[in-house]
Amino acid sequence: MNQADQAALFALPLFAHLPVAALERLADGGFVHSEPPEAVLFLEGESARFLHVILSGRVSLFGSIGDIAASGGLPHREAIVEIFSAGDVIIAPAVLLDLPYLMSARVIETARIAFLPADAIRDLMREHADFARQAAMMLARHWRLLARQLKDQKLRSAPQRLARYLITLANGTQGEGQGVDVELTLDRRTLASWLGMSPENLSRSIAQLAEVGVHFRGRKVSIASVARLHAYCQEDDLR
Amino acid sequence: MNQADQAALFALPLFAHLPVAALERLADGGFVHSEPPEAVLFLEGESARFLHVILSGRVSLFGSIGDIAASGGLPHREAIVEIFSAGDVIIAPAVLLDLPYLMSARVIETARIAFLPADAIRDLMREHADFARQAAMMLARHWRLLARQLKDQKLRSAPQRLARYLITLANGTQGEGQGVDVELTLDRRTLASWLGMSPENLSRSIAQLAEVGVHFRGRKVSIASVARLHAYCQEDDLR
DNA sequence: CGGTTGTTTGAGGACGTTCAAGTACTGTGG
DNA sequence: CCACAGTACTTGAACGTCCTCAAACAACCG
Repeated sequence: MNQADQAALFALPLFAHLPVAALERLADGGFVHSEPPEAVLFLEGESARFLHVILSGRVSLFGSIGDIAASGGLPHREAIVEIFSAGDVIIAPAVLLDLPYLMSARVIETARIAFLPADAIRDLMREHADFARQAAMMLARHWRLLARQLKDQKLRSAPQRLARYLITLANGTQGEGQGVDVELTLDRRTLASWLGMSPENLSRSIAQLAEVGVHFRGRKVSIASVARLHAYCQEDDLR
Repeated sequence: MNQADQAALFALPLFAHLPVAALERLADGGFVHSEPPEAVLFLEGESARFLHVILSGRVSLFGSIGDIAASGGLPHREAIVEIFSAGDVIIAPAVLLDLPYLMSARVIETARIAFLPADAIRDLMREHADFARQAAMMLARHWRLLARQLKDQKLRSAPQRLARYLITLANGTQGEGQGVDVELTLDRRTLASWLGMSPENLSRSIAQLAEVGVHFRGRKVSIASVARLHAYCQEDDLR
């Protein structure tokens, strides 16, 4: 593990307050690897051998149904459950609980990833209170990500879910009450899967949002009024 | 807070290893209250003033859309996201992060609930390493609950989701490879909402499952073969 | 330029919801 | 014990949403 990678890794809140000795041990046990798009980090059902930390790039977490490997039979389908990027840790729960992964992970944008041995992480939990605290905070944040998504999934329509996604994008921008321009960072297939709809239906949802003043030109999206979007999807405005 | 309540509360893994002094302080600051069905513990958007611990009974976590209070306008809808019962802690994330609730909570079966002040809990996180560890483990388990549900929601049909629910019920029973009888502990409305479908559609899903050897008589369900259910919903068998 | 891939559009169908009516189950008071 | 009301659940029909399949475009790359 080189200097730059170590520095990036240990600057994360999760590791920031650990004593140097612990960090060195972690760096020795782990390694960093660059992974191209489509690379699969692990498949659901596998046991969690590493904690994966994304130093750059993006990784999708997806569930699948049917036969994962080719072969014949059932019509393999998959759905993206979450997308993580630089600074995020992928599926700490499986590592902490020492249980098999519930989902698979695939790189969607060339990623530099730190592989930290699972047992070293569990040791850290035991030995360093601050690590445990940071882990709890991180898990709490991740829980909220899923909770919000589940709520959307259960009670909002496809165009409304798209609108919600745009709102979160717009929140990142310097918000003025009125119009905002944002840029999609995902291709449509991926976005559709994440939002829980087919690519075709995403297209139609995009068309639909023209009615509330949202216009797509390639990856650029111009939102006439974020407030209007809020109203459209009955947004509760909770971060 | 009486003796019995304290004993039950502090027997939970989350509190089990705390020093007596800390427990006493917690007991002093908090209180226990019995809540009837339909009682609302909190609404989404409110700030998290207490950590709620269920000593008995059951509580549903639900998201809502439209106008919560009556008034006119949009057609208020809600969906149950998770159901917690004795021994569970409700929405630790909002408490730990000191952020508003993303969802509301409502008692579905008369519940005895401990209200522990949020700031006392955050103090515990800071001061007691073991509490932080246990909290992290609990959050990890809760994350997996939501992750599994989200996956189901995105890629399984209504009858398949019902089948998955029956499988988890059957897991609780002494499993033999073959037939199992389980008992529903929820009324259909509630179950339907949790599974993300209308009550009518739950009825039809129930009818559908007869084809794979599942028969409902009131709250009793007889499952001819759990293996058959697994195959039906393309279950991956991950706990 | 042709091939490849990604996105859009259209038609048809499956799944799920809604609304309305019917049936079963519960408890209550006569 | 039965009639009754009230509730919960089921059933049916119509509708809407979303998916699938197929084809048409568009954009990109050799």
